[in-house]
Amino acid sequence: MDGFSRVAKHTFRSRIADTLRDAILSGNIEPGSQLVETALAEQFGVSRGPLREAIRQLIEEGILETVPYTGTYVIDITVKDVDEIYSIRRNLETFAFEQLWDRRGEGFRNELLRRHEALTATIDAGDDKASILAELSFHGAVYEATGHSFLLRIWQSLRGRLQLYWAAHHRAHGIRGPRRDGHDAYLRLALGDDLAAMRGEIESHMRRGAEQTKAFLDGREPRPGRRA
Amino acid sequence: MDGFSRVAKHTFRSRIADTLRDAILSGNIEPGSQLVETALAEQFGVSRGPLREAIRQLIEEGILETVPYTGTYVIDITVKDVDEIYSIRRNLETFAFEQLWDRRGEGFRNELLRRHEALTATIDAGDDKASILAELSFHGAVYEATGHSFLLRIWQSLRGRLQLYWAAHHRAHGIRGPRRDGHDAYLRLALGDDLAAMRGEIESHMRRGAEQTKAFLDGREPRPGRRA
DNA sequence: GTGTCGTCGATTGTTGACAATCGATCACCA
DNA sequence: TGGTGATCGATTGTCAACAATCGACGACAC
Repeated sequence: MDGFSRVAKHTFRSRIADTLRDAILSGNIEPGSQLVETALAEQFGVSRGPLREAIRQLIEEGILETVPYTGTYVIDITVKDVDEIYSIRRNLETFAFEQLWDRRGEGFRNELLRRHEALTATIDAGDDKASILAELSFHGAVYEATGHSFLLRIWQSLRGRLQLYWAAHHRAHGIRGPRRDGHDAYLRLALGDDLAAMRGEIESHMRRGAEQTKAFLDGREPRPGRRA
Repeated sequence: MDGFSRVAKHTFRSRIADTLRDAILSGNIEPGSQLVETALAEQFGVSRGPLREAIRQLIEEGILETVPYTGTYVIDITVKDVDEIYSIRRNLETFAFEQLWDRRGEGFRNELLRRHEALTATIDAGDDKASILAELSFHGAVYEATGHSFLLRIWQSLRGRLQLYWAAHHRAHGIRGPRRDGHDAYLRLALGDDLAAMRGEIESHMRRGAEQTKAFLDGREPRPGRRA
């Protein structure tokens, strides 16, 4: 009697949180913009109660912030954040491979290959939004394979930020950065036998990513913003 | 016109979240036990609205979990969690020192010394509860000094877990593990010039910590619990 | 002009009542 | 005896109204 995933409990809160998160991370709601509860509640067709709980959840996830009695805002993107995200990501992804290295099996190999194919497919199809998700899914396979639930938890929060940055980048420039062969070396080394080389690849991979993202941020004119 | 911290906005939610978190992490509320909203709301003298939002926040912090329409429970402690926490903590604390190493200044040195003295003072005084917080504060100084806000954020979530474990350990055995000189080598190396030695110290420090905590967990009889 | 104070609309914070769901219990029946 | 379904208390989920607070605007005094 296995193979059945539990039926999804549907509470308004959880669905609202998912929908809102998706709208923010995909860039449909602009970073820095304000959310007003009454308007959102009406849009979703629910009262403010569950909506507020969903908002509270997203605040804790780090993609919203609120000032009491004043307003709730989508977080904005800063260069410092990008630096931090990539630096810690390099560290964590290296850690993930160290944990994983001697336990990589057929399952891991197949899953990584599968997701890499999915990634190149979205790039070939020119579907930029899908390619963002596919790239995150590709890297996510590594974290999932470790079986390390805390590591996975941390990755998921970083993942949100990355999605936000890349979506903003894409919205601004219309094109995505990664080339079709951007993960070939990564994939080959991840399935190979040279951990030190894999470490090096992660390092350069992250440096490239950080540079690209920061170049985009430096280039854009500072938005009016509500901050001093 | 500096030196004034912003006046604390007092919303019920934030105060409830703080109080509840403290009660859970310090062990006043037993791991695994159920929280019922109506009872808590009455205790705090507020309605269920703000209380639910506080709970939502603590769920997102990972110290509560909820099953829709059924109940809200304090997370329980497992051996796997301990292993994961210490393994990732070793990694992060090493990362913190790498980030920090060449930028350590007088401020860092003084702060670390200060907190180390505070730690030994609580141990000398036999104040076990305070020594738990002091030890967390001592290690926290390293993360704070990096100026890396994401790293700090992650540390704070790990910190909560550690506090929970140590408090449970203390409640069960009445005594705390760490000896008075448990951090002498750590402190000396953290202020020294040998990063490789510091790495080694972190490694053995974490191994000791994990062993102690796991020994406690293995030793306790499995509690009835609501899980299969 | 310049600074101060009060007013007002907008927004979030809080409340108490009501609805939906879950899990245990128990009667019932094959 | 085993299992099936109904009932019920407990708990969380949701709602709509009300309260508190903030920030902007403008009148007013100097």
